[in-house]
Amino acid sequence: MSLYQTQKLKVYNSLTGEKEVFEPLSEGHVGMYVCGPTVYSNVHLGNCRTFMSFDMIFRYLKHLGYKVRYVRNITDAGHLENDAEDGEDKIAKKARLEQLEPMEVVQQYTLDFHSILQKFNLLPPSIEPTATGHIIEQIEIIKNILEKGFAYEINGSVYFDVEKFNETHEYGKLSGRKLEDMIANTRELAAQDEKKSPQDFALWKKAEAQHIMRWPSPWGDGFPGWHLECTAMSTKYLGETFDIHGGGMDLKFPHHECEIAQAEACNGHAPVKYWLHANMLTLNGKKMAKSTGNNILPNEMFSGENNILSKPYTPSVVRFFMMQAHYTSILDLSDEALSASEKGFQKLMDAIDSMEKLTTGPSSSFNVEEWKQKGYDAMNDDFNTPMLTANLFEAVKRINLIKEGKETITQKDKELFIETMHGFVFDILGLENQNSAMLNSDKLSSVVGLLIQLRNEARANKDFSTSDKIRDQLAAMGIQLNDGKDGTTFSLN
RNA sequence: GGCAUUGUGGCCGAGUGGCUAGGCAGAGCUCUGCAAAAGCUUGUACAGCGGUUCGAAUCCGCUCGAUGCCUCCA
Repeated sequence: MSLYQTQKLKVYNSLTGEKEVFEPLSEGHVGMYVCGPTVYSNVHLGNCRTFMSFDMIFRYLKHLGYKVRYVRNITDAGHLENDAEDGEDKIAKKARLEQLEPMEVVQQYTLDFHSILQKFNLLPPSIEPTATGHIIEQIEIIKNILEKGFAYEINGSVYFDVEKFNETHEYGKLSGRKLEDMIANTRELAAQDEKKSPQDFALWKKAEAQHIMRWPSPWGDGFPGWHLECTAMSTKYLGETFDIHGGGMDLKFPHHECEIAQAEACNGHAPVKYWLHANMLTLNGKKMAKSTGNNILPNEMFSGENNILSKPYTPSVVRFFMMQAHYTSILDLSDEALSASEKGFQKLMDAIDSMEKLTTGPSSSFNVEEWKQKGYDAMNDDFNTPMLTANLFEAVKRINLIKEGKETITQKDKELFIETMHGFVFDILGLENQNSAMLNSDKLSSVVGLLIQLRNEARANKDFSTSDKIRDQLAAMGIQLNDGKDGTTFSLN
């Protein structure tokens, strides 16, 4: 029996604006598509938060026993600077500016993307398709939409006819917009455009002579529009209808709205059952923007080479910090908030490290099963990781009380306690214990053990200058001695 | 200007009609040779103004602020 049969998950569906019981289309299987990055620059911290949120969701679904097919694309073509006639492809622009082949740009930033996500301990998706690898599929979809009459060709480009679509479908239902309002708002702009209406969006763009990224199509040489790739790849790997579509809040409109329109125009029915949107990350209360300098790259955080934070933070601390907020809330990153998380994270890891050594007794003074279910309840409530975290600190308190002899635990409960704690912290939240490798090193622990022994001998002889020297110099090296009831242990800072 | 989200104690951040979220920081105590660590105790917070209600941080309205989208952005 799988966990998902007993743990009832609810998710907040952006499409309906409500928390709904999660029921996959096919029992035991979940198809999830998440919009990946456009690889034209280094991945920034805000991007990482989104992917980390969906990594946590992926991990939890797997933990529940679902067989998950997680598709996250790489946009390596088609993402235009704007939708106007002279709109330039982001990759192509970067390639032109840096005098590189477009695929060199793609390769460079794809590698950067993977390397950063790996540091944050994100699991790789099941499939990571690229837009350029699915040009044929995209062309097929355009043909299909043209046949159905929801698109028109002009000068070698093909545009989606939003007004036509809206006659029989509802354009704007995801973002809560009404087409009439949008038209009313843009009427005065009167763009000089080959599009029939400013709301229309490109399915295929004609490549001008100087354009370096180009593919042949029934409408001449060109390249696909941005929204199309996600429809093509999600349909190919997950089917015409799948369970979860995720992405950043900022993609809700127009990108996801257009995806819905394309898929409905093509297949006549909605593509996605649950739309999940991760919220933005701000920096010192303000939007992250390269233009204002209010921006930080992950590697700059890890190395400490930046003007924003007082010191370096490890990927796991940053991940813990992000997991302390709900994925649908705006999260503000600041030095003060991060260093608070760092201390909390350390406390959590120290407690976990000490669990194996807990002494057991004939009875448990608290209900481990109950505590465990509280953790699941939190996760089942739309992946409420902050509540799960609060519950983890409840465990930390119990662990420390057991160490002090003020609480007791049976051997059986201890095993359950450790297993559950590891499941929540490492499997679901995806945190990594940077101490454990060091702590588990026999050499280090025996060396420190020797020093602890020498210190205790000095203390017994009231030679406090020696004992304090050992303690303080170890502390200076980042090894902290903890005098407890049953002797001295150590932890790493 | 339009649409959406949002405004919680010193900081971060859950909750969402009545019952302590949690972390960090601060104060007191216990333990300790002194510390540290750990434990215990401690915070009368919910932007403002009205309304609904026996009761609202939680629902409704208005005002103010923030964020996202409306051209590209996770």
